[in-house]
Amino acid sequence: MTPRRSSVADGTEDQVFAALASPVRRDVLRLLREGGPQPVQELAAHFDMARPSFSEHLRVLREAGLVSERKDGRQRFYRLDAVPLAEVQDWLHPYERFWRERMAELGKVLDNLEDE
Amino acid sequence: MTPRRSSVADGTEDQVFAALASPVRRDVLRLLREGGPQPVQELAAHFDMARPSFSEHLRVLREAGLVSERKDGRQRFYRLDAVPLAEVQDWLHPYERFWRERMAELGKVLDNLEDE
DNA sequence: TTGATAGGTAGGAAAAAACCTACCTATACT
DNA sequence: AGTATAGGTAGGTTTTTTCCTACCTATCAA
Repeated sequence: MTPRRSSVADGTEDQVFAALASPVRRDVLRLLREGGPQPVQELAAHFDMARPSFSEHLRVLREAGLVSERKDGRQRFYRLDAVPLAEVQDWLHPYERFWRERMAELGKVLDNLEDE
Repeated sequence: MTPRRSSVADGTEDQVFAALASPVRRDVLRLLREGGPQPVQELAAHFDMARPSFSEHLRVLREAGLVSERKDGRQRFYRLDAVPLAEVQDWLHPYERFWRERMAELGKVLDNLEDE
């Protein structure tokens, strides 16, 4: 069975793309991907920024459906929710033949240069 | 031969993601993909916006390396430059296994529900 | 119960993005 | 030459985003 896209709490396409526009937020996603679920303090330690500002970034990611939180004692563990990124890949797909064509051309030009 | 990424006039990763954050700009890319190279007026006709505002969107796309222009008489034809989108796909790639795992789980749950 | 820690919300300043009108330049048409 | 068209830049306003300090709530530990 193929699971359906845009299930329960996913953000809109707009929210997902907007969330990815910030390098801080892309970094948070990477940290979660590389380090697994982590409490806020551990994530925040990587950024030179006041805590409430960081909370705001987490909110944007949450509302885009890209992360979710689980309370554990007084900590909140955030984890990656990658499903909305599949939507980005879907968006990307119809462009793929264009960049492939282009890169093939470039490759040919460069190969010819190397022959000389 | 495999062509190298990040060739000559591509924008930075930041510029590409920021360019994609606007629905207007994503729409422009779609129009260029579907309709091929087009003069500004033909593109602009799809948006309810003053011309200079639209020019600004084109500038952002240009500086991200996502479109390029060619002068022809007094018109400027814009065309899609999809290569920076390959960079987005590269960025996306390490997340793929996460969304696949997750969608597989979801699929299983849904299949079980249907059995009842 | 008192104090410390985790992490959020409230409210506001500063910076950036998105939009506008007015204007400029280049090409084309008569 | 004179006028129209395509599309850009200049400069300014409005809106959104990003960041801050101050404060609140919940949990843990003494």
